[in-house]
Amino acid sequence: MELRHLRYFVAVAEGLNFTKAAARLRLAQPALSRQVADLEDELGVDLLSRSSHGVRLTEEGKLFLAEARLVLTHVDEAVTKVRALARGEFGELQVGYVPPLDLHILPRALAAFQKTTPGVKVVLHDRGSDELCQDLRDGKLHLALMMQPSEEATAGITFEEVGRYPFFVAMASGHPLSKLKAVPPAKLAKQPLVVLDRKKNSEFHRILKRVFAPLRPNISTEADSVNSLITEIGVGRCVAVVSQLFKEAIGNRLVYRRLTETETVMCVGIARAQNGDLPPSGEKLLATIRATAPG
Amino acid sequence: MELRHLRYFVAVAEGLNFTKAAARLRLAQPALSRQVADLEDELGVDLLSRSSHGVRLTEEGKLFLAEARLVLTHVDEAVTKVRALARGEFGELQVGYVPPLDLHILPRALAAFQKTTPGVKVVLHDRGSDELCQDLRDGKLHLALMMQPSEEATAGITFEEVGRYPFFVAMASGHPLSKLKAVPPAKLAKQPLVVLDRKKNSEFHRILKRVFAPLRPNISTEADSVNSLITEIGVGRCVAVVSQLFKEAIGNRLVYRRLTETETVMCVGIARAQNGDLPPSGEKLLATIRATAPG
DNA sequence: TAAAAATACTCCATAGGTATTTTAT
DNA sequence: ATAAAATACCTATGGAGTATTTTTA
Repeated sequence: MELRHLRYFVAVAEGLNFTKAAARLRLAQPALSRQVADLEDELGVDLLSRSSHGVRLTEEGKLFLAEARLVLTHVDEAVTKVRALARGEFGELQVGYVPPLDLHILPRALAAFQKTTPGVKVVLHDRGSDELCQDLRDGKLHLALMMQPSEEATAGITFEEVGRYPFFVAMASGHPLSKLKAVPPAKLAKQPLVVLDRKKNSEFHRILKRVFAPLRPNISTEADSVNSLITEIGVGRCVAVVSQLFKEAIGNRLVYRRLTETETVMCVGIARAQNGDLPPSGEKLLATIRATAPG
Repeated sequence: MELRHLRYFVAVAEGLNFTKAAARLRLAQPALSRQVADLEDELGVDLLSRSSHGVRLTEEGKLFLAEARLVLTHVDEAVTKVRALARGEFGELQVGYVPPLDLHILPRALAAFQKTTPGVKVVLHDRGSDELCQDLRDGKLHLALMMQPSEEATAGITFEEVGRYPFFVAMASGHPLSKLKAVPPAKLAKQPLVVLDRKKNSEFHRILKRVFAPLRPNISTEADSVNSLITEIGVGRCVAVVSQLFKEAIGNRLVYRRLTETETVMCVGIARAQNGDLPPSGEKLLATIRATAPG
C-alpha cells in the first residue's frame, strides 16, 4: 500500500464518482478504478459499493476514509514541520547562561527573536561556566552566553565576542567607598568582597585575580546566586566587583563606582560546539543576539 | 511522496547504515540510496548526514523519523481496524428495543456476544415500536428487538421471529383475581388495566384488542415506562396484561396468572432494514440472539 | 586497503493511458 | 440512449538491479 492509494480512495470517496475524481486527479478513469480496486484487494475489504444509484461508501469505507484522511494530513504536517525546522522556524533551542549575564542581554534578544521566529521555543538553562562548556560539547546545549573561557576550557568550543564591558564596584548606598568618584584596585583590595560561588564560576575568579594583580582580592563571602549577592551587598559590609551588565540590569537598588587603573574588562559572548550541527534556528538566534546586543 | 519513502528512510535511520538496511528490505543498496535521496530532494531538507564516521541523523532527520514512524503505525492500525470491522470484530452496533422486551432476551444475548466479540460496542436505544421501524429504515439502527409489526408498518423491514410467548395477567399479591388459577378475557375485561403509553406502543394496543375481542379492554391508566407500570400494579387497583418475558424478567415482585381462552400470543423477533447493509458484526449479534433466545 | 555510499547504466514492473465492453438508468 | 464503471490491452515512467567509482577510515 502506498499513499497514492489513500489519496485516490479519498478523492473517489469525497465525490462518490470515479470519473470526476479521475479528472480532479488529472488521471484517466480506468487507472483510478484499478488503483482503488488494488487497494480493496490488498485490504481484502470492499470500501465502495458500486451498485445502482452510483458509488456508495460501505461501513468499512467510511472508517477507512476517516483514517486515510488522518494519515494524509499527518504526512502533510510532518513535511511542513520538517521544512520549518530546516528554515529555523520551528523547534527547540537549548540555551545556557551564567546567571548575571542573562539579565541584560537575553531579555532584549529573546523578545526580538520571539517576534521574528515565534515557532521556536527557547529553553534557558542556568549553569556555571564550566558546566556550560561541557554541555555544549555533549550537544545538550546549542548556545551559551558566557564570559570568554580560558584556553584550556576552549577545546571543542567556538566563542564569539558580543561585547566588552568595564567593571564597577557595587556597594550599599552610604558605603564609605561611595564618596569616591572611582575606585582603584589598591583601595578595593582592603575591602571585604562578596563573590559568586567559586566552584561554578572559576572563570570569574580568574579574571578577578587579573584585576587585582599584583595584589589579591579580599574575598570574605561567597553567594550562591545573584539575589544572595545583592542581599549581601545591601547589608553594607561587603562590596562586589560586577560588570556593567549587572549595573544596568539591577540598577538603583545599589550604588556603583567605576573600577579604574585596570585594562581588564569582561568579554562576553556566545559559545557553541565546534562540530557544526547548530540548527538554523540557532543561527537565527545568534544573529538576533548580535543585532540586539547593547553597546 | 509515498509510504515507500517513509519505510525506506525509517529502515536506514534505525540502523544508520544503507547497506544493512537494504539487505533487511531485500533491496539493492543503490536503489535504497536513490529513494532516500529522492525523499530528501522532495522535502528540500537533508535528513541524514553522510559524513565520515558513517551515517547520522540530522535534527530534521530526527523529527521526520518520529513523524514517519507515527504515520506508518497509523496506517497499519487503520488496515487492522478496517479488516476487523469487515470480519465483524470491531465497530458499533445500534440496537433498538421496546422496553419490556429487552429485559429477558437481551441480557443473555449481549453477555454471550461480548464474550465472543469483545471489540464490538453495542449501543442500546429504548424506543417505541413505531419509532424503531422508522429508525431502521433511516439506517439509524442496525437491529431492533420488537413484536411482529403489523402489515402496514412492515414496508422496508425484515422481521425474523425469535420466539412466541403466552400472555399473563400481572397483579399485586392479594388481588382478588389471584384466587383464580387462570384468568379468561371475559373476567379480565371488568378489571381496570394499566398499559404502556399508547402513542409509542400502538402494536401492543392492537394485540390487546385481539385478545379481548369481541369485548373491549378497560384501560384505566397509561404508564410511561416499565417501572411506572410495575408501581401501578403494586398499588393494587389495576392489573396488566404482560408477556411471559415480562414475568420472567420481573419475577417475584408481582403475582401472575395465565391468560386463557385466547390463541393470541406475543410474537417477538428481530427487525432489520431490507436494504442489506447490516454489518458483519450485526450478523454475528443476530446469530447470538437466535442461539441464546429462551424457549 | 577495505568498507560504505554515490553514480552510471540498464531493465522491467507497474502506474497510467486508450479503446472498448458492460451495466444500469 | 446515456452515463459511469469495469475490462483489455498498450505505453512509458521510474523503481530496482548490476557494475563501477568515489570517499573516508
